[in-house]
Amino acid sequence: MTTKTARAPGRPRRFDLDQAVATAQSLFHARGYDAVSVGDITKALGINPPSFYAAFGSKSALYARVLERYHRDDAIPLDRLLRPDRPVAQCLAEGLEQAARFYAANPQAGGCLVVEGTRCTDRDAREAALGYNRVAEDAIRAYIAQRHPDAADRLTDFVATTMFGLSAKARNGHSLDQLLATARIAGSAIETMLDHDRR
Amino acid sequence: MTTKTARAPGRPRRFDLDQAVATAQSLFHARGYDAVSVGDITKALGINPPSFYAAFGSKSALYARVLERYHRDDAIPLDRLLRPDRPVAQCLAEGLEQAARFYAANPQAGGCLVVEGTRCTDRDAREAALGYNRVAEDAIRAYIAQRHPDAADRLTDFVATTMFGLSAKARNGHSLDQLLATARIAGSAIETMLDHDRR
DNA sequence: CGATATATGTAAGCACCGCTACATAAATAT
DNA sequence: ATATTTATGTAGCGGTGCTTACATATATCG
Repeated sequence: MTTKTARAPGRPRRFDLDQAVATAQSLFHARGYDAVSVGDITKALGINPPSFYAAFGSKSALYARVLERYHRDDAIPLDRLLRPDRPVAQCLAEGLEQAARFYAANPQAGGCLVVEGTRCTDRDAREAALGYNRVAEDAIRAYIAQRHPDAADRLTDFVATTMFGLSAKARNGHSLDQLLATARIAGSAIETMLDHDRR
Repeated sequence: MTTKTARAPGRPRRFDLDQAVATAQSLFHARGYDAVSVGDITKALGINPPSFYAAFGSKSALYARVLERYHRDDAIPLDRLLRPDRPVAQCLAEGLEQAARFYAANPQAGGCLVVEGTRCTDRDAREAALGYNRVAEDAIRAYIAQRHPDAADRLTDFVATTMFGLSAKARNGHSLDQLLATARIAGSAIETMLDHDRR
């Protein structure tokens, strides 16, 4: 009757996969991809290298799973922030403030996992992070373009650049108050810019 | 008559010190501190490791000399940009535009050497870069405080955060036009902010 | 039971990292 | 010439990086 076997054959894994990804996520978020070695991860999980490679394949493959999990569970919910029923400038400004809160939320984490990932040394990991970053920026651009098509490109660049700056400064020790103040100044620039053709 | 000997005793060095620092600077600027190995540098200079260590002591010590050279010859001349005879907002905005031009000037270099250096893995190198960054931010803060003391802190944070974002985006492929447009939006925010108490 | 499948632990491979010991070459000083 | 000083070239050290070969343990399937 049970088409899906209760348990697959073979020796059972001694650690939880999802929890391992979560642990790796916190490590990568705190120190960055380059600074976390496979040895750091296996030590944190209490496993040996073969178990790691049997489960994930490679360091960058695990990182891809971490990015996926981060995007799914922990990233800023752009789709909820960028609301069609509110002024574009207001939503973008609020998005920047949310980013500030977010980057400062976990003191031992450094900025945005995706943003920071785009600057690592490993090519595969970097391009994986760049992919998620591109998706986010495309969403912002499409949102702006619906009502301010002429401003979409340069406003998206401004927002993205500000987020990169916020993430970097969060990592370099800026406090929540400092990040929030910066986000608000940037937000005021957006409002000013879109004030000319308010809609 | 010649108190200074024409040449010091000992076997002459087969490479030029300053030129070696310049070569290392371009490597570090293009790839970042972590991604450039001592082997990369010795290969680029056509020398062997012992010559490198006899001349510079260590990788991070060479990096300190590179930062010094960058600060002296190639960095943005803050002291000339932040003029007492012009509006503060205008000078800061122009400074951001100069940063944009600067970061996109060398296509194969990535952003600001100092800014990017503050994010590297090596502790000595990172703190050396942080030192130069702090000097620059202190100069900006002091300049603003002369005429807008209440805005100095948060405006400095905003400018610095924007510069970090510009540097990161330059490294991730933004064009000069994109960086300039972003810098101008940020500049407009500064003007708006200081417009309330123009002096 | 035996066959099969999966995960594990031990141990190591291989490349590269920053760095250095050591003998030698090439200049000046006396 | 000899002593002294400095730089060089060869070769390698100890460490760490990511990754894997191999035998073994532990589960389900027939």
